[in-house]
Amino acid sequence: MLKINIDYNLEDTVYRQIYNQIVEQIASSNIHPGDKIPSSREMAGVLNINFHTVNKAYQLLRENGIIELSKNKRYIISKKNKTGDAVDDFKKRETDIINEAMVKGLNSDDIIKTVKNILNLKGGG
Amino acid sequence: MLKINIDYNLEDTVYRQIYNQIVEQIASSNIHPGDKIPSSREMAGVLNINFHTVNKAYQLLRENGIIELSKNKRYIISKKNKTGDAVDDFKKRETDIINEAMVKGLNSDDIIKTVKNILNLKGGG
DNA sequence: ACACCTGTTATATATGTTATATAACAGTTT
DNA sequence: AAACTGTTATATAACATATATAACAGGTGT
Repeated sequence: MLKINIDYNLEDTVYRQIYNQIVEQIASSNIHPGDKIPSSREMAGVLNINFHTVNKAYQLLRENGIIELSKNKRYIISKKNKTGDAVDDFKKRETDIINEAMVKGLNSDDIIKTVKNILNLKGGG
Repeated sequence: MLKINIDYNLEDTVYRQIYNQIVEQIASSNIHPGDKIPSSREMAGVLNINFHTVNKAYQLLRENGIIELSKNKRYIISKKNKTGDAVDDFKKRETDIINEAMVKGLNSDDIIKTVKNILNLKGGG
């Protein structure tokens, strides 16, 4: 079941943590396209936060095509479909963090290895 | 010379754009370790923004060890030295954006290719 | 010595974001 | 009908962003 951990010590906002962790669980095949996610009120109750905060995470997931409304007013995980926007967005964000990593002393090998390591943990998990 | 473009249409804050673009120019060997960067007031004047906004970008660069104060009170680009924090930080941010890319339909090949592409543009530039 | 530059600190203000707290509404499920 | 869903609307408090001044210590160049 979809388990979210909120850490108020992190710099990330609460709705961003919810967003990233739902994405993570889809990426890890913990939840799958078509699956329902908890209602914003239910999730908020479990996490002991306001349902608007959960709502904001859900709205952002919806804007990015990661979840969608089913006919019975429940959010479900969308099917994957690689859009140009998704590719462009990835490239842009990737460029920024690779730049920073290299400026901090990591080399191409470090970066490739780290990326492959992250991918292997998913593929081989 | 260090050229920064501020785009108020982007979601990124102004000081984050300054931060990322300075990092980008170091990564691209447009500026090098030891080089001075413009004073916050000078940069602010050119960009027509408040010098505190530039200052915030500089403070963040300094906290991350990317620039440092020279003896004559000028910020200069730091030498690269790969710290454990830098590696951990890269891995954490990388994981989040790879997760999202895969959920949006990119596969391992797409990701590796994009990363190699970004690295080649720098190495082969 | 002087004016001028540097980064830093302090205050104040305006605007936007984040998170909470209620309330209400239309539609679905049971 | 009762209980649930997402959505919209208001209000509030705390924080982040960006601007506007002002002042200070220290380095630079004349």
